[in-house]
Amino acid sequence: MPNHSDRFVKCTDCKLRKLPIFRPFTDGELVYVEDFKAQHTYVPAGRDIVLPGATDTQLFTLFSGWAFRYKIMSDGRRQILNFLLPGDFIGLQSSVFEAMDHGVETLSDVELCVFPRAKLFELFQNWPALAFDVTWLASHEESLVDEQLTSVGQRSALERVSYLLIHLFRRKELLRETRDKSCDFPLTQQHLADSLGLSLVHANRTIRKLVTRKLITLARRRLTIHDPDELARIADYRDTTPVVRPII
Amino acid sequence: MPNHSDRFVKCTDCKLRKLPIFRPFTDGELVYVEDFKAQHTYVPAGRDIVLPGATDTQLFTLFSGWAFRYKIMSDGRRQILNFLLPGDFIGLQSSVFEAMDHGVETLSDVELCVFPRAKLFELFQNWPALAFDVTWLASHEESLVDEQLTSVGQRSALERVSYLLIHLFRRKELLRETRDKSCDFPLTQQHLADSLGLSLVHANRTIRKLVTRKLITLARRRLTIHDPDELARIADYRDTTPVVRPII
DNA sequence: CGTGTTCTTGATGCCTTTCAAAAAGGGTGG
DNA sequence: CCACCCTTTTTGAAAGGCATCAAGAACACG
Repeated sequence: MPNHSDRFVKCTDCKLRKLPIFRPFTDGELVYVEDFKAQHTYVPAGRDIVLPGATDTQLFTLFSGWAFRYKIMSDGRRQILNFLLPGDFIGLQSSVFEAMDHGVETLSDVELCVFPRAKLFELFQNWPALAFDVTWLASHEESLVDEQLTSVGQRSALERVSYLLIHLFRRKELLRETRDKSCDFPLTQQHLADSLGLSLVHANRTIRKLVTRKLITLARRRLTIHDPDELARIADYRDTTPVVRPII
Repeated sequence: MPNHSDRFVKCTDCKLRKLPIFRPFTDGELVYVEDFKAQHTYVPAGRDIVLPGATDTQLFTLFSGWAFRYKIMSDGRRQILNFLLPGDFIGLQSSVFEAMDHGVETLSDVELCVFPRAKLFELFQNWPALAFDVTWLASHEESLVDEQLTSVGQRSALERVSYLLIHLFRRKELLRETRDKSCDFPLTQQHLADSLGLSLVHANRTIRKLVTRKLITLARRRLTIHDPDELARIADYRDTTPVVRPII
């Protein structure tokens, strides 16, 4: 749960927004979003930000760190729906359903911008451009799930793992959170397995295969991609021209 | 492609909106949406409404019939992302990406309400409640894909087929498009297979198993569910209280 | 009634899961 | 700094679910 003792980061000072992937906001928009933002909190790794079935949850923008959305079946099987990185918006579905039908858990220590859900409609009334951004984010997140569904439905284990790794790495690149060919990578193999619809054992064997082929290194919470082209080829991953995106 | 010769259906006369699952619109909203609506067109079964990679596509509300969203991999593998039924909104992702990263194809003859994409932002400016509805629809569609991803990632073939059939049937019920325990069902087994991430042969064997157990009948474009409870039990399908939803 | 599509079924093989257990890594307290 | 414990990774062996190949049957349509 949010820790209220952290210091507030003003949107006007936000370093994330300075990245070229995020669309520049007007001064008016910045001031409004800053007012919309109720808190800036810290949550340690391995905590639920949103519990499945929770009602009346708040809205968040992930400011730093990793998290993931997931669903749990009644017998305990878990499907990780997608991974969240800085700039991603969290909790929209709580505005659609009374109870969240999925959970959100942190993978690393994270910082969150917290917004009161009750004021979301006010944003729609006063700032149509921001409202459009919210829709954009919802639609974009859906397209990520579309991709993941295609992966799990159509790709082999080797293709799936390759796809996920290159995909996450490219996202980290856009955030300038890679060094050389490597980046921080807090997922365990269980997370990979639950995301890819594979057993833990087979996920491990598949990763091992990529390591043996010298395409990647994966150890001590760090992913290195030695041959991104070959990985992309295996995965049928198409590099798309990065789209300038909004951030709330 | 749209056939312009059909007669326009006014939103104020729309019979879909009379269903209790759709939220009632104010007179002002109705008039505005009717103005937003450029055409009412008919498209026969088996046609692409939106081609993958298309730019500058229009927006649609499916007024009658069945359609589906899909992705194609470079070697031809197809993943069906979700099925579209009356009231579903089509084409939002074209507002997010310059080129559509998925296609939309009709399964039956359909009627479409056509909206010019260029006027979407105007809607956001003038009608925040409708803008919120658009976001709602995007978010809701994502939750459907979430469910499908969970199915493909975690459920066995028997569970997946059961889940999809009961899910589609429940949606048809809300639209009052079922009679007794059966409804129109234009999907071929290839569609089911491509949606579920199964081979055609295995999809067939699995369906056969459900038929043999007398849980369903599936023939001549018609699905009958004889034992919805048992089907839901197999699928770990939880009946949710239907949410009142918007329709643009 | 002919032809193309869709559905069925059999046979075979392998990709992936499951079961089991050891090895390696990380964190904590003495 | 090391012993200890829990988590995570790795590997082996065996079983099984699902894919692939192939071909006949049923169905839909003009």
